[in-house]
Amino acid sequence: MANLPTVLDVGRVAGVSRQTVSNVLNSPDVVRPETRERVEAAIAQLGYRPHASARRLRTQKSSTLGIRLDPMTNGISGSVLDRFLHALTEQADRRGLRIMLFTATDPDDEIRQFTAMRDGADVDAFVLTSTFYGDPRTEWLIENAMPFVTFGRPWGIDDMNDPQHLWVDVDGSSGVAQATEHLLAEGAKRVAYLGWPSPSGTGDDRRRGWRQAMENGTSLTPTDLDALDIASDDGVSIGRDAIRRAITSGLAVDAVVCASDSLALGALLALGPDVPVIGYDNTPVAEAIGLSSVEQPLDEVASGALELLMGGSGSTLVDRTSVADGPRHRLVTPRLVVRHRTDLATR
Amino acid sequence: MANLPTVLDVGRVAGVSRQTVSNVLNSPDVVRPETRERVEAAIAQLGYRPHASARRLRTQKSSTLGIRLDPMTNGISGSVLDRFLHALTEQADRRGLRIMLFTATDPDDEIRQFTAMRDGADVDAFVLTSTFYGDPRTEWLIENAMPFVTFGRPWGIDDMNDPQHLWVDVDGSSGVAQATEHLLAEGAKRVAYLGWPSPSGTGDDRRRGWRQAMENGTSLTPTDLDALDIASDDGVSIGRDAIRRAITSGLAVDAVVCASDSLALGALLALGPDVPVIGYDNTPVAEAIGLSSVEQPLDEVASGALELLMGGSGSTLVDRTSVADGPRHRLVTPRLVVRHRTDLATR
DNA sequence: GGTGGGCATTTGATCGATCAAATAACACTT
DNA sequence: AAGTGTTATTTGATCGATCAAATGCCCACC
Repeated sequence: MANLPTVLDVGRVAGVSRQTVSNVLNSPDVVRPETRERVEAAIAQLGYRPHASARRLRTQKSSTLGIRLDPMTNGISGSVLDRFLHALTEQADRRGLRIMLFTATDPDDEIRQFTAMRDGADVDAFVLTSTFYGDPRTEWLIENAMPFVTFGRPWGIDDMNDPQHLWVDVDGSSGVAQATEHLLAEGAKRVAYLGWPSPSGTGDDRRRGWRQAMENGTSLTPTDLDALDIASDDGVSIGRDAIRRAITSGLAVDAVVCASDSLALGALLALGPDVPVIGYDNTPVAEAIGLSSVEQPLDEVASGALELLMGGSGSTLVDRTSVADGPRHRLVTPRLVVRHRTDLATR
Repeated sequence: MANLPTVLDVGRVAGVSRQTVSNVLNSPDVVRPETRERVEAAIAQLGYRPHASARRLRTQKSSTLGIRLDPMTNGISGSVLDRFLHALTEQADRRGLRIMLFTATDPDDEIRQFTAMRDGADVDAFVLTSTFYGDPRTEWLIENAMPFVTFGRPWGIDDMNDPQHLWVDVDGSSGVAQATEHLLAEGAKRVAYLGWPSPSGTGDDRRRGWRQAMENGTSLTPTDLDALDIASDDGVSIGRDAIRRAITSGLAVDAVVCASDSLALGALLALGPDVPVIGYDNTPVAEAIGLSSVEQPLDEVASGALELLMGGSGSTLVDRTSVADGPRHRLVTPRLVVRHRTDLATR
């Protein structure tokens, strides 16, 4: 294997020193234009690529983000995180960043991984998904002053206004409201909501969207709305059964908005082809069976996360310790994908 | 931020030199046991973690594998690669390896990424997915003597016996044969195959499994089998239409085995609840709607890939330039997941 | 004409680890 | 008692880059 060229080799060819080559790459503005061109020509000629590890050793930065990949995504909705990962990788690539994966068996193990990766200068920052209220990981990262951003709000009280950390999230409330309004516009009166039992940060947020849309768009009483608010854990058959129980006990339903595509599929099974149902996440399942669903703009989430960490462009971390250092969070708006369910449910 | 301990600090505490500490970590057998224990205690006491970048700079190895993540997986079956990625990350973690992601717009771009990552000592080897016949990537990697393993056979002639490179694959022929035999055992006589048009390495392999099982288990003539062999590109509606055309033109079908869950869903739509259908990949969709499907053992694929690269255990590459250096490929057997489709198709 | 300031570039030191060669410690011959 | 091996440990050099400080150069200014 032929020896790879180093800054020294490039410098020799261009007739300058190591450091000037380094400057051309890292602070081009301090190098005289004609020198810079000469160096750039030498770089191209030799096919020089900086040695990432050497650079990391010296700078203690890695241009790499760490993200945990769960051992196994649970069924139908797990694909959201995978799609986020794709989007994140793509957006990161655009900035010259890399994504490094790791797994962990439990939060403590994950924290061990954090230290190992940071100490080894493997990663500059972490991206966390599936955060929850009182998440020990975020607490630990804050205490140890490690940069990170989460996909998902911290659901603590008033963290919206003065968040402890950077986060990006999707406005689930808006998405479900859009879905509800769409159904109302199509003539439905009694739109039910099938979602996860409270308390659940994400779930309660989505429920709120439905409730507000119903309050604004119908004249149903709070009691009516309570009855139309159906709770079920996630899953196709468990969702189907929840709807069946509600119907059996006399509830009249024109349409259903759901907190996930799994639940939506369950609702479809329970209600048949004539009752419109809208899901959430726009998973491949929804696409395959022609189910309307709320699509999360994961590209925006990914680019938002990177902007919070790295600023408008570039691949080095931005200091956001002070409140004045810029925005500390971002809420993106999902959009409703309307489909015509001519297939499965009509036979 | 407190300065992280280095080998020198550990050595000071343990009363030994840098190099001895290094030896304890890398070649424990050359250190006297009592010294080793002393050093290990010091490591634990200081919470020392080796600096990955420094090690890489010196050794020119990274303990990291690179894998390309496609910008967007196409629909229903894309999840197979995602699940493989999860399995790979998990297995790699077990060996102290990391996975680094990257994207590429086209094969040339991907090759540029290969060089960049190798030159920067970012990765030791690559894992390739979705390889195809005459893939320029594999050719380039072979020419440039870069270590890699593919998930997927090279489908060239006779590469089975003397493969140019390391590969792991799933025996699709066996999986489809299992599915076919299952349907025959349940009483079906005329089992059709709905798969991708030839030539397609993966697709033809799966078709072969069906054909052999039918030849062994039925007395249908080659002409009958040709008629039951239905070709369609991947997709729900396109698969449904292909089946409908076949039925309309007078084909009698007892059951269908498909090359993917997408096609299987299409077959379900065309044939209704009474005709058994078996899919392939065991995607979340299959699980959600209660569709029998062939499950690929992605854990085995992942661990097989690592074994080929790294040997039985450990995290350094094994030299496999010579034929005598051990196995150069692995074929794992999938298994059929039988489900009862009581839901969607029965209403 | 000497002094000082700004700019472009170079030189010495360093990041944290491992490799290769040198040394120390100890047993075994002859 | 000197010589030869063997094993355990230490020291000097190095990987490829960047940081910090030094150098050289040109020009303006009093």
